[in-house]
Amino acid sequence: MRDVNLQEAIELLKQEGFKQTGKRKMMLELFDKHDRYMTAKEVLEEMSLEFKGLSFDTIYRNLSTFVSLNILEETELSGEKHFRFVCNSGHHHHHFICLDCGKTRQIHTCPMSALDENLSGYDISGHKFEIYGTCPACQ
Amino acid sequence: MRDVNLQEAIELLKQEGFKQTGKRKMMLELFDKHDRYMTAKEVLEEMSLEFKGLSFDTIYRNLSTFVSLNILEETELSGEKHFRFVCNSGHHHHHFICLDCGKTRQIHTCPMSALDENLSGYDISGHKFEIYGTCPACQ
DNA sequence: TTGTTAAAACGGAATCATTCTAATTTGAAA
DNA sequence: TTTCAAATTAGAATGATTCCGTTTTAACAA
Repeated sequence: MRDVNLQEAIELLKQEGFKQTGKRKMMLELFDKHDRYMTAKEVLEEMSLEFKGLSFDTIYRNLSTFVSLNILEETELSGEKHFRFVCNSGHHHHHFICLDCGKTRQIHTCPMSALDENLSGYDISGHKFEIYGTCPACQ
Repeated sequence: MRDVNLQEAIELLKQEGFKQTGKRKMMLELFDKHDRYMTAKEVLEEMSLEFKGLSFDTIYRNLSTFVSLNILEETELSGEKHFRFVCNSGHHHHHFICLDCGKTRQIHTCPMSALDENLSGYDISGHKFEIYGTCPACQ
């Protein structure tokens, strides 16, 4: 399941005319392996083991490329951007996010579908529903 | 309605042993007057008209004091903290937030109450539900 | 009213995440 | 291989936020 994502992501890069570099490959493998929200710093630290002298700029540039290609999704937790592989479950959903380890659990209830409010006149561009706490493994 | 909040806030400060300063008073009046989410920078700019040489430290310290006293509530929009008077409607609710002007509209539907998921084993510490877009006045 | 004291405010430096810049390296197509 | 745009680099710049040592001031008591 997750392998599909990794392979698809690498394919997508090629399709869209982006170069395949060892760094990009390792970044994607990292996200695939960990399957949780990670910060740029965490990514840099783990990648630095293999690539000495890796620049923050490279990390951020690639993260943002991946987000624009819909390979990664992004959320902001306590002032820091966090990234994870987009879930490939095929339908819109939300997340419980463990504030300790960054792992998530899908929430299939979307509040927008059952919204009992009259918002005519309001131009809605997005919404965010996240549940925070500690996952069973971290307790 | 809003006056109640302002008065209550000033009372609360006194009750909790905080000093009443002209700056704190003006900050609270600002939030009361604008009734929308504002950044520290916006607050500083408007306060600087009256208090020359006002320090960012003062703004942030007071904002954080107000949040801890539950006078202000805080959310993060595009990497910046935003603050507004807590709504005194007396019940838990969420917000539509206008990304242009920061004004909000209450959303009374809370996704947590109708959550159709089994999260036993998960320790839930909070949740966030916000709808973003443009309010009628800003279109 | 005045003196005392701890809280508040000040200015400026420090920090932290993130982005930019200009120069260098490299993947991939011809 | 050669070529060239894309990717990467180091380090500077930015922007928000916090920290620090010093000075000012609100509140309370004498």
